[in-house]
Amino acid sequence: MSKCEQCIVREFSSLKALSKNELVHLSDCKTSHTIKKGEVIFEEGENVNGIFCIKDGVCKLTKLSPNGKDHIVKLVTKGELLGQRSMISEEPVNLSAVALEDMEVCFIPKSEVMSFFDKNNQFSMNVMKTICGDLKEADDHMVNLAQKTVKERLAETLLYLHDTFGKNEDNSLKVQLSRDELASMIGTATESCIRLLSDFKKLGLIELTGKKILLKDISKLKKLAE
Amino acid sequence: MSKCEQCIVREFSSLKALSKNELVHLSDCKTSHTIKKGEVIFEEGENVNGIFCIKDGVCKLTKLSPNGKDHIVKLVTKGELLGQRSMISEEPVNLSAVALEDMEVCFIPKSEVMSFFDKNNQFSMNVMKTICGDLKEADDHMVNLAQKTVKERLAETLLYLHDTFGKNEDNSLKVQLSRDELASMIGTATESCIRLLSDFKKLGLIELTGKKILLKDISKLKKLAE
DNA sequence: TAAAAAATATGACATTTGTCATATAAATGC
DNA sequence: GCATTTATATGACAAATGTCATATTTTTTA
Repeated sequence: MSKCEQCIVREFSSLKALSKNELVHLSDCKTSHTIKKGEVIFEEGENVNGIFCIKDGVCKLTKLSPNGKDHIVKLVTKGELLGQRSMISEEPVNLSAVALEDMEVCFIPKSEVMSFFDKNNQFSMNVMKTICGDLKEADDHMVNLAQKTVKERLAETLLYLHDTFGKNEDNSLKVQLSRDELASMIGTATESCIRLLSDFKKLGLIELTGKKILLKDISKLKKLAE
Repeated sequence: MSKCEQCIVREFSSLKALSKNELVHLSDCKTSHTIKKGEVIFEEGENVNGIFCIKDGVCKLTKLSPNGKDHIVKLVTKGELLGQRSMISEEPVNLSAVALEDMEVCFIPKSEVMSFFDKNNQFSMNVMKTICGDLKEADDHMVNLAQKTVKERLAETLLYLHDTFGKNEDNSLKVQLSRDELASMIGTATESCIRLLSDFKKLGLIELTGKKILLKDISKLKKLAE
């Protein structure tokens, strides 16, 4: 079993507040998991009795809308924690988590997290700040969905993917979303998303090679996103 | 100066966890304010060094979108606290708060809140749960904005206003929003909002008397909202 | 590797929504 | 109480977006 003391990703999450002792203890409680691309980590409505720490890979958090379509609420990656909100609320998770690529995650049982919570003030403060950050992000996102056009949202989302997850050696976006997923992130029909991508391509803003998307004119995309 | 020990609204917020002693102390630190309809409590980007406790009245939390329009992110009412997120994040507030009716609010300085935070575990847990609840609500809202039509959102919003804030003796919605505000809540143009209200009226779902809105057929509205 | 399935792409068209113009009603200031 | 401003309402039209059909490409599976 791998040791949390030696795990680098903990430095990027609330767990960075844990002491050496706490980390040693954590190593014994946590379980490690490999998750293949497309596999479900947890599903909306499930009781997840703890949190996941993402060691490697990216996943999408989705919510089923009443009309039956999935909406991607957020992407979560290496170093982040999953399931904090529902653990604190003592409710089932309100979102599903699905791997977008092969992942390595560790599961930390609730009892363990709660004991850190009680004893380590810095840890609980970190968790709170993360959730507050998520809330602010959600507010921003909400306003964008309400006030921006689909074209603006697509441009913005492409830039977000570029800035947050970086690019491959060939300069294409590192996180590969299907057109369908991209559409469910910006809140539009798949066909509209495909059409706008074609438009962007014709305008020389991006390049499309199969599933790969390459941003060619970032400053023009920024103008488009307003 | 009014006494927090005798204030009933504290029972409805995280402050319910405070002890008698803490409440006595709070009474000395807090300041009471009367805010007239339309007045600004705080503005996006401002540094608010503490939180507001709403003793009476309702306000809107808005965010300016890049295109210059205000979007109403949330309505907040009697018993709720304002400004918790930004206090914890140690950031300026990301939303503006404007009174929708005459209000009574108390301001509690940050130092005071933080000392409760450190010493009273139940209080900090309450705050966390509130923020987690807000986050879940924001996720739901996001999916609605992304996936539902304007008509569905209007129906849903009318029902929300009805269920959350109740109605007057004449059965009209208690919270009176202008068409403009209603539109900026559901994320559409004012004209579209007005037009749909007219449609709803013609369908016998609602009644319009000046600014007043009266829900006549709640079950049909529910079907419309999906 | 061939066949089947799924994803991407595009056209044609309907529907929804936004914009601008203008009319009417209500609220506000003097 | 009247004039002025602001809010509500509606028509006409344009633009954005969704839906359905279908072709093409890519991926998966047997």
